[in-house]
Amino acid sequence: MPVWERPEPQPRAVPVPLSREKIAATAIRLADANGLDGLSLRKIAKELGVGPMRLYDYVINKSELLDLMVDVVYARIAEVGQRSGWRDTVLAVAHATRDAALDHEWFSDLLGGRPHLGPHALAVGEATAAALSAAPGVRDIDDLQRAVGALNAVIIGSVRREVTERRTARSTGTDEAAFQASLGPYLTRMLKTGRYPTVARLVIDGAHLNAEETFNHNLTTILDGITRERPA
Amino acid sequence: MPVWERPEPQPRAVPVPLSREKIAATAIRLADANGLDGLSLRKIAKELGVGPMRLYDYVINKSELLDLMVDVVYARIAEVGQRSGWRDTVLAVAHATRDAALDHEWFSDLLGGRPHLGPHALAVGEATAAALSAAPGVRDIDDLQRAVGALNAVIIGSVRREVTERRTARSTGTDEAAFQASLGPYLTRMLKTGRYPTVARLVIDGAHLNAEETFNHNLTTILDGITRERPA
DNA sequence: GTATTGGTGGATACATCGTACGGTAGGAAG
DNA sequence: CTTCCTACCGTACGATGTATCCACCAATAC
Repeated sequence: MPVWERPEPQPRAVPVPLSREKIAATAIRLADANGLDGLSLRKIAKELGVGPMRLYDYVINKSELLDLMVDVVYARIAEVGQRSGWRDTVLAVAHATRDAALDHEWFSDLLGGRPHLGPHALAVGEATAAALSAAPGVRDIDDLQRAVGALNAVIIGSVRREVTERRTARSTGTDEAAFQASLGPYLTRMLKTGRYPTVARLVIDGAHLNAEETFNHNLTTILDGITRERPA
Repeated sequence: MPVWERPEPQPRAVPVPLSREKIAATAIRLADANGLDGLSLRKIAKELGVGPMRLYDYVINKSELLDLMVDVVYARIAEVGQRSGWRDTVLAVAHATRDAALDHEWFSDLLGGRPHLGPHALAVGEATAAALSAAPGVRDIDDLQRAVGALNAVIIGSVRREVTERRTARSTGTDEAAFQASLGPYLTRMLKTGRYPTVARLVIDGAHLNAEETFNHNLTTILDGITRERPA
């Protein structure tokens, strides 16, 4: 039953040599261009020069197609392989995840929203878990489980946050003037009520921190937390 | 233009005394029952005994309605108010967010997926930012911005993760037998390939950690990281 | 060689969604 | 009383995911 190992059906004659890989690839391309909302089975089929129902010979559901797409991205993430130290490996996987999410923003919409159990997702999970199990402060399985959970939470949260910020920045226009024109009036008025002084300081005086540095900061913060010994 | 302060339109005669609050309330009730996918403007309208188009007198978009719903939830989160110490305040807000997401699972689908700029969302942001600005190790605005970002990332990631786990647990059935029947075969076979030894140990030997404790663990981990001094 | 049958691929059809649009009724003004 | 304008409301449209049905083709039986 599970998604990633259903047998590849063989087209009788070869009118269009379709495959799950090909379908997933064009779906990813369309999702990159138009977002998840702009993705539809009919558009994918049209892009492939096929009727919409042909896709159901290769894919049970739209959600199964999404699982397929997600695992293709994980395949790219898994390519980073193993580094010398546990920390370098964890950092490499985390950055690969972030890079993938920035290249495929729809990926961040799916991050944490469904269990990632595809073979490549499992490979990524294996790589990070194996690396973390070698970290100091991770003594038994419970420690490892907590460490994996904490790390994944930070990755998911940070990436989602960054992608959302990028989207609003793009929609409002990246320059300051356009921002002030769209969200500015409401937000400015809201902040001038004096009810949100700290938020106001953050918005007005806060420098625009570099996104990658912020991601690194979050990563090192939990990794340091994981590393530090805790009382049993 | 922004969502949360459009004037409340006044129905000419009072055929059905509709209001944005009432619409948001029934939308939340339906989303709690059927999830975000099961939520449609037509169902909301039918629930209110009104034609679908009436809702557009009070709401521009479906996405604006979602913003409204989100801010209603934030109103409940904001109720926790201020505690004695900065850490207690942060923990209270975080737990209130988690509780709200567990009560309204659709909320976690929207967490981090769009900017939360409603008045109550801003109030929550103000509360946490003000508390964090009093934390040791947070010296200037950049520190505060980093701290807020890291904390929010952990909250978003942890909550999303927990809700997703709860959903799959519910869909596969909560007991071990049903789990083995649905995901078990595939996952067991996958893990027996030997390609994912660490993940296998986690799944097989790993105890089911208490969800709230895990959340607390993640929180204390970043809070400790934020608190600890870093080299300038 | 012909008829039949089984299976497969594609097109049509359906329920549902968000939302645009045009008619209509009812109150205000002359 | 008539006329106009505004504000409400139902209908309609395009798009979606997916079930169903139909026609065609290949292989087999006679």
